[in-house]
Amino acid sequence: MINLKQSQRSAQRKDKLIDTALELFSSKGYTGTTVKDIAKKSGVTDGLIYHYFTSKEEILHAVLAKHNFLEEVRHILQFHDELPINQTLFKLGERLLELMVSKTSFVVMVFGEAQRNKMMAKRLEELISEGVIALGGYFEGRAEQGEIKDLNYQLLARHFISSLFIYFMTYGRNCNKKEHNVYLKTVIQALCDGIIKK
Amino acid sequence: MINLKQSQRSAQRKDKLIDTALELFSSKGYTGTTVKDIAKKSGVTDGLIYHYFTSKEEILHAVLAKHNFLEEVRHILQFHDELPINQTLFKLGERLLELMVSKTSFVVMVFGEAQRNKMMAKRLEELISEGVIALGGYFEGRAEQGEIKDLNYQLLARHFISSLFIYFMTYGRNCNKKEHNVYLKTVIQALCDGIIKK
Amino acid sequence: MINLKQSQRSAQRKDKLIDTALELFSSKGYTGTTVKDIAKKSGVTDGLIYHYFTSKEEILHAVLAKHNFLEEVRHILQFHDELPINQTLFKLGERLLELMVSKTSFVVMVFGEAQRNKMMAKRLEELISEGVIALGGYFEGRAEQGEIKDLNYQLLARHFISSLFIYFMTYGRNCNKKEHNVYLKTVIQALCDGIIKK
Amino acid sequence: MINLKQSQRSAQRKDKLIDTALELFSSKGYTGTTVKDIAKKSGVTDGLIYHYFTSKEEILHAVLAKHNFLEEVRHILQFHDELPINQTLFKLGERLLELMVSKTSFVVMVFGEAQRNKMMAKRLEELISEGVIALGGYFEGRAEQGEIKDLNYQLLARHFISSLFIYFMTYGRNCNKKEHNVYLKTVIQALCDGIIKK
DNA sequence: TATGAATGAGCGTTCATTCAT
DNA sequence: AATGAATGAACGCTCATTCAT
Repeated sequence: MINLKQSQRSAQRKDKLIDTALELFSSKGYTGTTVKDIAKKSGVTDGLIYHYFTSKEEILHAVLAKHNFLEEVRHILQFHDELPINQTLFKLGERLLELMVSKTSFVVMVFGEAQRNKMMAKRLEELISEGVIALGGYFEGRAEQGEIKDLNYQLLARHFISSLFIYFMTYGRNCNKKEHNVYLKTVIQALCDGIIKK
Repeated sequence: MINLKQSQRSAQRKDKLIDTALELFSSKGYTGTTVKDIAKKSGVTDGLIYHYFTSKEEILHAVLAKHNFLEEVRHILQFHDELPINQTLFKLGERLLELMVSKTSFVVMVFGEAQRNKMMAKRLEELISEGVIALGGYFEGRAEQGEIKDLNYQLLARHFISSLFIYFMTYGRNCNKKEHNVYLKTVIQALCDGIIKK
Repeated sequence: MINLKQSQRSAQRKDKLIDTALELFSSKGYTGTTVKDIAKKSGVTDGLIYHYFTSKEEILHAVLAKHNFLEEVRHILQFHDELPINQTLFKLGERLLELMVSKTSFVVMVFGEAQRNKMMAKRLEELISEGVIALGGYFEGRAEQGEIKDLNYQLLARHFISSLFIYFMTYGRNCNKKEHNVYLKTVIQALCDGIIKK
Repeated sequence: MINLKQSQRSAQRKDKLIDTALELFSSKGYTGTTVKDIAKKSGVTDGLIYHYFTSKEEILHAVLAKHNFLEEVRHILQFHDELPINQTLFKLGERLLELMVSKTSFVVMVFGEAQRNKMMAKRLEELISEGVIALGGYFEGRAEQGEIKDLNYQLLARHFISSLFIYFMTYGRNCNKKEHNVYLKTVIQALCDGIIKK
C-alpha cells in the first residue's frame, strides 16, 4: 500500500516538475531557466530533480512529451465535407486559435527555442506540417469536386496555417475571441473570394 | 594623421567583431554565445572586446545598428500605382524575400531572440508593423479607387506580410528564386481572385 | 533528524568561512581579499561559498554580525557610581582595551574599511557614539553631584574614547596589559587632575 | 626653446596627474581608483601615464612625496616658551586642525590606506610620532621649569595628538573654525586643570 | 526517496600594463 | 612625447551536475 501511495506521489511530483518547467521555460526560455528555479518553484530540493530526470535536457523532453498537442491538432483536422469551404476554414481557424490560446506557454516556448534547438525546430515543423498536409489534402478534395481553382494546395495550406500562427504569436496572443473572429473572417473571406472587385 | 592606419585597422576590427557576433548570435543565439566565443573567432583576446564595446549587450546593439534593414524595407514599400495589384504584390514579395535571404542570419537571430529580449521583440514588431502599415495603406488607396472590396486592410496586410515571413523562416529559407516565385504566385493569386470557383 | 551530522558540519563550515573571511579582511582589507582567497584558505571550492552566502558583501555582513561587540561595549558602559571617577575611568579603559585586544583583527578591519564603505563607517560611528554618549552621560551625572567642573561632557567623552581608540590602533596593539595600564593611568590622571602644577 | 617649453609642459602634466591622483585616491581609495580614471580626469591618454610613472604604485609614491606635510608639521611644532601652556596647546591644536583641513583629502587617503599598505602605515606613524616627540619634548621642558606635574610626557603627547586626529577624522572634518575652537578649549582646559572639582 | 552540501568549469567583466606607431 | 590598441590574468558569480548521507 505504502508503495502504491509512494509511487502515486512520485508520479504526481514528476508531473508537477514538468508543469513547472513548462511554465518557466515559457516565460524565461530554456537557457534562462535554472534547474534550481524549477526545484524551488516545485517545492523540491535541487538534488531530487536528478532522481526524476537525468539532465535538464531530459526535463525539456518530458515537457514536450506531455504537452505535445499533435493528437489534438490531428483531431481538429478531421474535415467534414458537409459545410461550405469558408465555414470549414473558419471552424478550423477557431479551433486552432483556441488550442494555441489554451497552450500559449507551450507554443511560445517551442517557438522561442526552435532557433537554438534542433529538436524543438523539428517539433515545430512537425506541428505545422501536420496542419499543412491535412489542410492541403482537404483543398485537393474540394478541387476534385470542382469547388476550388487549380492551385498549389500545399503552399496554400501553408500560407493559411502559418499566417494564423504568426498572427497568434505577434498579435493575437492577448486578443479575445471576438477579435480572433474578425481576423479569421477577414482572412478567410479574402482567401475564398479574393480581394479584387469584378 | 599619425594614426590613420591604426584607426583604420581599429575600425576594421570593430567591424569584424560585429560581423562575427552576428554570425554567432544567429547560430547559437545571443545567450548561447559567449563573449569569449566572439573574441576567439575574431582572433582577439577577451579583454579587447571591452575596448570596443562596454558590454555584451552593446555588441548586440551594434549588430542591430549595422544590419538594421528598416530603411530598405521602407524603400521597398514605396508603392507605385501604375501596376495591377497582383503585380505590385508580387514585386513586394519578391523584394522582401530577397532582402530576407540576403540577411538570413540577422532575421533568424532577431526572430529567435524576440521571445526573450524586449528590445528584440520591439525591433521585430517595428519591422512587421512598418510593412503592415505601408501595405495596409496601399490596400486602402486601391479600395478608394474602387479596385478592391471592403475589408479590414490592416489585418489583410498583416496576413500577407506575416505569411511571407513564416514561409521564409520555416520553409523558404533554403529555396531558390524559382520556388519563391511559385509560392508568391500561388498566394497572391488566391489573395486577389479567391480560391472559390464561381 | 537524518542529517543532523550534516547540518552540524554545514554550520561549522559556515563558521569557519566567516572566521577565515575575518582573518583575511583584517590583513588584506575587504577589497583586497578575493572570494577565491577565502575559499582556498578554508579548504573549500569557489562555488561552495555561494551556497552559504549570496555575495561577497554578505560574507562581510556575516562577519560583522558574528563579531558585533556593540552589546559588550554596552555592558561595559553600565557605570556604577560607587567608585571614584578615576577608578571608574580606569576600569572602563581597561575593559575597552581588553575587548579591542581580543578582537584586534575585527577592529582593524572595521577601521580600515570605514573610509571606503558607508556601512562600515556607520558601524564605526555607532561604536564610538555608543561609548561617547554613555560616558558623556556619566560625566553629566557626576557633574550634578558637584564632582566635576562645568565642561562639554560629550566632547570630553569623545576625547577620552577616541584617544583610547587611536592609542590602540597605532601603538598599543602589541603592548601588554602592564603597558596599557601605564597609558591609562597617565591619561586618566591628567584628565582628572590636570597637568598644571598649582 | 621648444625643449624648454616641452619640459615645462611635461612637468606641469606630471603635476596635474599627481594632483588628480590624490583627489581620486582620497575619494575612492587607492585600490578603488583606476589608472584609467586618473588618465581620463587628467585629460590624458591611458598609455601616457606610463611615460611619467612606471606603475600605479609609483603614482602613490609621487603623491606622498608632493603632499608630505611633515615639514609643515615640524614648523608648527617649534614651540615658543613665552606663552602659558594652555595657549601654546591651543595654538598648536588650531594650526594642526588648519593643516589637516587644508589637506583633508590627503589625510583621509593616508589614513584609509594605512591598514592595507605598509608604506602608508609607516607614513602615518611618522607623522604622528613627529608630533608626539615634539610635544613630549615641550612638556618635558615645562616640567623642568616646574610648571607641570610628573607624568609620562610621551604618552601624554600621544594622547593629545591622536585625540585631535581622530576628532578630525570622525567628527570635525566638516566643522568650522568656531566648532574646532570649542573642542580645543574643552579638551585643553580639561588637560591642564583636570576635570575634578577640588 | 530525499536532502542539500559540494564541485568546477565557465560566465561577463575589469584593469594594470605593454607596445607598435 | 603621445596615442590607444592590445594583452591576459584575475575578479565576483552562476549553474548543471554529483554524491554522501
